[in-house]
Amino acid sequence: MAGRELTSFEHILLGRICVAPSSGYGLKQAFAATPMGVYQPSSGALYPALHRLELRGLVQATHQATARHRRVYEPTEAGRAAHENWLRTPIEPATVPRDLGLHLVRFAMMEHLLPPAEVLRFLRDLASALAQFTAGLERYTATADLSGGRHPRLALDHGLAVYRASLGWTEHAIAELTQANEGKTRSAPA
Amino acid sequence: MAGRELTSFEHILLGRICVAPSSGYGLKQAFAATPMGVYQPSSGALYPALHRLELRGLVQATHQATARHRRVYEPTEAGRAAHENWLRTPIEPATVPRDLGLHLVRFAMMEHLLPPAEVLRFLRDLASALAQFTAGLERYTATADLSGGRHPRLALDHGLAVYRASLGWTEHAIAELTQANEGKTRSAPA
DNA sequence: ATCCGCATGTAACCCGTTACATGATTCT
DNA sequence: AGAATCATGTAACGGGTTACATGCGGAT
Repeated sequence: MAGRELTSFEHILLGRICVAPSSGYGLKQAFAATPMGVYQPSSGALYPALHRLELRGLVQATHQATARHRRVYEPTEAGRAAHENWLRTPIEPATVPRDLGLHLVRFAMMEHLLPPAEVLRFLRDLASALAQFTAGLERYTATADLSGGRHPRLALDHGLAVYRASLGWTEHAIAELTQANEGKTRSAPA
Repeated sequence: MAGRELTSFEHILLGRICVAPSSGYGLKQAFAATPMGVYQPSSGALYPALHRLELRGLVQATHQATARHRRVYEPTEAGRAAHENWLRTPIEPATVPRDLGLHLVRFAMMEHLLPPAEVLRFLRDLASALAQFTAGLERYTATADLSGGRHPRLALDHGLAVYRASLGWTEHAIAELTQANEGKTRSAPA
């Protein structure tokens, strides 16, 4: 059953379906409604991806009697397991800049599926990876650059500014979730 | 001669070749040396892309007698024109988040090829687009969200933090380049 | 009756990744 | 001589984009 790895896109679709059973069209709407349609999947990407998920037995369609032309997908047990597994995938420091958006999506989907401790570990790993990366950029500016005009150095500054902001957010998120978690355990202890 | 639009990757390769004639291998090295190899193109992407550029008459190979197995590409007139044209491509506010990295690459390549006034206009357009986008995010947080747990709102906060940092950088870059430009015109007037 | 939005699907095309193949040059 | 690096290339595969096709359902 398990062929190659799932695409990021497939993982995201599976995640959405785990949050709430959806039709292909519903998923498309969800993407469009998301903070400004940064990515609007085409039908040619969406429907084949759903079929692939179905073929692997990760989701199943429940054609309901009403609404004839409508395939609503819900996750199977294997699907939920695969999704949680994906949420737990460790962060690769080397590819953090490339995968940052993906990690944020994962973070958004972790709520209610992963225990607070794991979410915090994820955020700490993310912070560590971002810190490593910014340190690398700083080292690079210190050593190689200098000559070669203003623009390259400015572009580098942009990277630094952005990843520092990301790192700052991570620390803020850790603080907020830690506090929320403490409040919860104190007010509703076992 | 002009088929479909060039790929971003092709545009970047063409740009590098316009900066300095390079072989495929040299371009690969350049990507690897760039602030941590965020993107390392594979041979299967690189060489075909160079051939496509050659087919369009945007670059030409100069096999030099020394170094037998080495194709060094240099831009043609049409190639330089296409590259400058790409640098001048207006920024689409709607796709700024997706294309931000690309815009930064363009900015880095503009030096010495576009007059300071145009570079400043580009940065102002970028600032405007980023401001629009952040405003959209703020509007979104104000209206729709609220319920639905902490994580989605935190993820939104991340976007805001990052794009605000980007916007801040843009303003800083405008200031620095404006000042540099004034200094230059004052010390070396026509 | 017709148009528009819902809803799913398919086919051509293109490009990038992975993996492999090949030969020349330099180092030990 | 053998190994590592330089340097270019190709084939299979997979997936996304564009564009098109189709049919149902409600609105005017």
